[in-house]
Amino acid sequence: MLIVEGHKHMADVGFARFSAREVAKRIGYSIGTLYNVFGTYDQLIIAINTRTFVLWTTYIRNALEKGGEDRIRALVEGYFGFAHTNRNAWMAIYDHHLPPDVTMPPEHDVLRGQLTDVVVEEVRAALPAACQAEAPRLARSLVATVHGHCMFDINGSFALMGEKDPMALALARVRESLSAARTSC
Amino acid sequence: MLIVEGHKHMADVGFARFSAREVAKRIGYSIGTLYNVFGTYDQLIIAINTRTFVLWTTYIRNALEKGGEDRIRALVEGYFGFAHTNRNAWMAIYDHHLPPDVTMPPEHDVLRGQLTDVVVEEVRAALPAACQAEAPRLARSLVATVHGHCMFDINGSFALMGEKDPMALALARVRESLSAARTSC
DNA sequence: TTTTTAATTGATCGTCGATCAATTCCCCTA
DNA sequence: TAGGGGAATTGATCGACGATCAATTAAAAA
Repeated sequence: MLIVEGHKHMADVGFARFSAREVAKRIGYSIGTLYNVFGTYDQLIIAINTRTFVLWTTYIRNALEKGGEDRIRALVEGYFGFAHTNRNAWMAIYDHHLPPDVTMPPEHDVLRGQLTDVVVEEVRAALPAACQAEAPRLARSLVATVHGHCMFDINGSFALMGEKDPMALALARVRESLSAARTSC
Repeated sequence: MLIVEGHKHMADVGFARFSAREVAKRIGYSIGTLYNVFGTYDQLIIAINTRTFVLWTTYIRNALEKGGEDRIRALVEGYFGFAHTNRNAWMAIYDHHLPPDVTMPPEHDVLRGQLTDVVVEEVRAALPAACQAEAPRLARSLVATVHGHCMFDINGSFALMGEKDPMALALARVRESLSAARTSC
């Protein structure tokens, strides 16, 4: 499969050194065939990154299943764990930017959105019935919070600042916000 | 100045379309001279991104100065404000990754670290005397929190999820964490 | 002026994304 | 079985990129 091999190549060399030609060579096709299938370089990257999202969602669902009763911790550990285990592929999600005139195919948005859906559900479960309505917005905010910590962890910013346990920081922030949400509604 | 013109080119076209050749052409030098000065493409990007950090720090210091008494709000607004006003240059900071065998020159680290120093100082001022020691670590965490929100704002993730005021979310998270820190020490 | 050093140039290389006329493959019909 | 036609595949070709370096020009020292 083109996407599977493309994903492997991304995992091997990272976004900056990724090339469509090399993917074609690895799978034994010509560069022309690859462009007939995907149309543009951007569409190939989109397909690879959507695959990363799907694998990530599976990874996190698995972490939730086997993570014991502290599901918020499992969620954060799943976020960080996947990023660490799949540095290059994970980074490529955020390294790639669509040109302003190109839009993401809706089916990719749907697949990628499932990761957020998982988080919304867990945040909902962590909140009392009275503030369920706030769950989606709070969940988005907590994903952003964890993402910021994970990004600084992966790109070395935290190491540069002498921070040794970025995930603990992220988890602490998430717990604070959840507990603040519980008392304020 | 090579760096100033390079910075403008980055602001104009963004990281993906940036080219050293175009910078040389814009400044009226040959591509060879540019490579004699910077050695590699990576070093040129580093210089441009460090300039972005310096401009960013100045921008935030200015926001603090003219932001009234709510200095935490001024800090967050400064973070988001610069990113919005300088999308391409700001994004380039996080789009660029050094190859594993290349290290950042220390003088660049120092200049870039000043942004964090400003935040640490403000967090310290927002905490009671008893927990000043926690200020640096909490400040790093809050920068990561705001960064996550700002990144999702800039790259469209928040818009895709229907979020209309990412900065308000970030500010709410920061206030929660500061108030939690105040009561726990 | 002459000599030495420094700065600047741009042709050249290999690789990239992208294109498309030419070719190959495969299935259907007579 | 022969052959016709649509679909899939190819790779040479293009312009642009990062990078190199022998040749050239400019500046400083003698």
